[in-house]
Amino acid sequence: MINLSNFNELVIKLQNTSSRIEKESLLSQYGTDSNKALFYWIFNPYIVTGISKKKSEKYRGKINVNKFSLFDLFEQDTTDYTDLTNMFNYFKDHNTGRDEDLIELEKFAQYNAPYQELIYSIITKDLKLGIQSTTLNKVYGKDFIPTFDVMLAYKYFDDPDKFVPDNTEFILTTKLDGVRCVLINGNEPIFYSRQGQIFEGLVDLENEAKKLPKGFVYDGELLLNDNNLESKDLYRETMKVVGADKEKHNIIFNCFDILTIDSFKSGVFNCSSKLRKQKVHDILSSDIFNYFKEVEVLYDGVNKDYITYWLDKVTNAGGEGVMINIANAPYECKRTKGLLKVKKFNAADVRVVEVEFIGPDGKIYNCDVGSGLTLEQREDFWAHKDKVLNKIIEISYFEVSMNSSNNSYSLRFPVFKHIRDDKTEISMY
DNA sequence: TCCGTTTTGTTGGCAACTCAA
DNA sequence: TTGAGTTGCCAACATAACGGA
Repeated sequence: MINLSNFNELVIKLQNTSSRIEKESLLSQYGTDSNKALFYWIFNPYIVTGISKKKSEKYRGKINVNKFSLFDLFEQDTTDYTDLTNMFNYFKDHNTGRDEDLIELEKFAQYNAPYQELIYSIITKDLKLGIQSTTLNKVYGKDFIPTFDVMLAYKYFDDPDKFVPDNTEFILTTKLDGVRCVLINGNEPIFYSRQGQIFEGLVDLENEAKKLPKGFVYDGELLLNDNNLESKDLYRETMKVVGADKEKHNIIFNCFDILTIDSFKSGVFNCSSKLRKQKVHDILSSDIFNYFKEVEVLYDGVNKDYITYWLDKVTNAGGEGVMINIANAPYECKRTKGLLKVKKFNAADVRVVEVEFIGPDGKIYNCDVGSGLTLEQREDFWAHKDKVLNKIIEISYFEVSMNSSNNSYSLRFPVFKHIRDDKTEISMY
């Protein structure tokens, strides 16, 4: 039986300290089966409820659950709403956010007074404790909350000399703007997203994976096989096909890394990226593959001039940028200095109305900008809106995007840089 | 004190889903 | 039947702060 009172006590203590060490100590101290069951439910990314902030407010406190229990008699509803195990079981099978599910949630909340607030944050999974699965797994064991970790890159331009010191051998490849995909080729090939969601229906790739050596994890990028589309359209079309719940055809798996299944599960593969790239080449240079392609090496050496050279060349050809693999670095299932991304960002001077900018068709569009602000700026701008309203600000953005449902333009990854007191007109670079 | 790690915040686009017109 | 609204997941851009080195 779940003990909400004890869990609530722990929640309050966790929220009242910012010390990581103290949080870990509290987790050990309160590590009952009941508390662990609640943590498992809240932090397991594979458990979804279909209920988030907006929907959770729809019936909250607006119905009398006692009235419902009368109706429920006709259906012989003997659910014990004070037992949260029943709530977990209910939402396992009813996770699409229908009105009747919201009413069911309200029953669990009301029957568990005074912990309505807690019940709602458990279901919407937005309990802010200053801990996440990393901390929980540190305390309760590394497999407590299932996670799926792939190698991620740092940004080269954040500190070029630190990331790539002189005389360091590195390998350059193009950075593809598609959908990250990890193939675990055990007895059956299974394709995973970056978050560990399974991609179903990649039929061509599933068939061809049978020709690949088993026992390996193949890391790559899915991209639609279409030479006519420019980069950002190719990205959008790929997202459409990969995201749809049906058979997917004409998708290429662009492979850039390989490691053993065991090492992927343990989190590190102690084999240099140079050898791994060689292994990918050995397997995929054969012409028996139509849907698996090797991401080709552009440069391998120590001359850093080639980084900007290839960045310009790839970008001018419509590509997203380049990736740097430090040649002797292992594969690590986390963000690592052994892998760096190099890409260009654009700049625009925009007016704060909201934020308006000039689209490719010469018309003016709006987009929101919420990243790049410090806490101080957030408070300052909120308190003194005249400091930003109708002013021109410089933002950086990756590319102009287009929403196919209403043919309007927006900006991908808009980030606030600073206010431009010297300008009164908007412009794009 | 520096910096690596962890946590929490923000953006746009699309598909799937629910509900009301 | 259609369109509006919500959620989850894809792509990522960030800041704040703890605590070990």
